[in-house]
Amino acid sequence: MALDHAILVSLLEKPGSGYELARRFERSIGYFWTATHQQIYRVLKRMEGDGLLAVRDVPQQGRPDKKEYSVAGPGRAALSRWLHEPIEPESLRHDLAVKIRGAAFDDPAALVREVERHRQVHSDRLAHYLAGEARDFTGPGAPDALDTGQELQHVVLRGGIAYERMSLAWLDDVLATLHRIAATPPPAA
Amino acid sequence: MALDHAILVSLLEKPGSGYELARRFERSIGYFWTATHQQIYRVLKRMEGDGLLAVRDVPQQGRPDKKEYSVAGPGRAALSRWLHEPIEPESLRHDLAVKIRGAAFDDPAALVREVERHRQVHSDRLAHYLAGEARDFTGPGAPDALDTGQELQHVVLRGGIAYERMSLAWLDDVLATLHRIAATPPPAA
DNA sequence: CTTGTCTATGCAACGAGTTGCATAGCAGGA
DNA sequence: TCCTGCTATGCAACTCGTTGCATAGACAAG
Repeated sequence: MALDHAILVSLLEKPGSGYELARRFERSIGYFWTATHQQIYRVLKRMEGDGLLAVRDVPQQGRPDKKEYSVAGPGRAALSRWLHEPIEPESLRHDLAVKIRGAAFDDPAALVREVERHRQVHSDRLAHYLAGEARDFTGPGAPDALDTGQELQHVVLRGGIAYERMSLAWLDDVLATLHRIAATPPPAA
Repeated sequence: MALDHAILVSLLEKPGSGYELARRFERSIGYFWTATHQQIYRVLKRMEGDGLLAVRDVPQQGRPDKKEYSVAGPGRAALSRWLHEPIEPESLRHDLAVKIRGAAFDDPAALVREVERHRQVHSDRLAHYLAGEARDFTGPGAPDALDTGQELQHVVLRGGIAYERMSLAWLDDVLATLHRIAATPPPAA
């Protein structure tokens, strides 16, 4: 149920509607947690029913009204409780690694394009992260002194940057390996 | 449904029972895909029903009989089909990152122990990977020339090693950031 | 004036993954 | 002897997450 907690954190950083949350999950939060709008609406409704969130109807001009959610006292308490209990280190689900090992039973060369495509995605993400870092933390317009929240957001962002850099280097390694395999004539067994 | 494909790859590398697969998912395969034995048994049954797998009853002495699964022709074809379709780059689910951002609304210092615990887990995993690499690929007893399957297994393992190294470096960064925050007196606002 | 896009919310059905429990033979130690 | 632990398989219930679909107002382009 970590989606609950991700929503609590996001709403503490800034209250917002389900729609707005869904967009945040495509952006900053989405870099370490994903969720679709259906999931978000369902969870918001449940958490509101449980008294963890407060709602406020916000009429808007030029667009549909929205429900702005914010964290209520019990929500903050629930988050605090979660922060103090240990969690399991993440377990990966890496489809591409399965494919690479599977390629031994098919044509490894056919994987090159796929790996290159993934490389491009990681390269784009890295550029996006670096732009965000320059804008909010290290660039000319960024604040001189960061508060605790900003420090923590920055270190999480640095994690994303490190992850993308590591991914790029590894995918290059994978490509080199695939090329080496293609260049090596199969042993005349 | 990538669990299906992970199972196909694992059974192509070596046929085995559900129990054995479950143990592999705690070991090598488990480094990039996790599954419990219930999930595995259920999927094995379904795939056998679909004709993707063949079963063979193997009586054993001193322990219960087992069902040894192996990949049938249609299973191999299904894997090949999957290998040729593009997949989405993974989306992360990183609980710890949520916690770190959430700590801004609680006590950041309380997170130090948790982060240290995670650091230990990654450190252990790294040692385990490096031991496996030395045993199978780079150590004295390892084969001089690797075949395609071994090359691909090695590059996936190198990915795991790179991931753990990156994680350790980032967790050190997180710890340094937490200490810096604790040392900085809050601004007298 | 119709079509498409953006904001904004939601239902229903399905599939994937987790948790708890059950069974059963064999081995080894208290 | 009883209890624990390992191999080996499985059911049932539940939660989490995904996919497809629906609604509805405002605005811009054709």
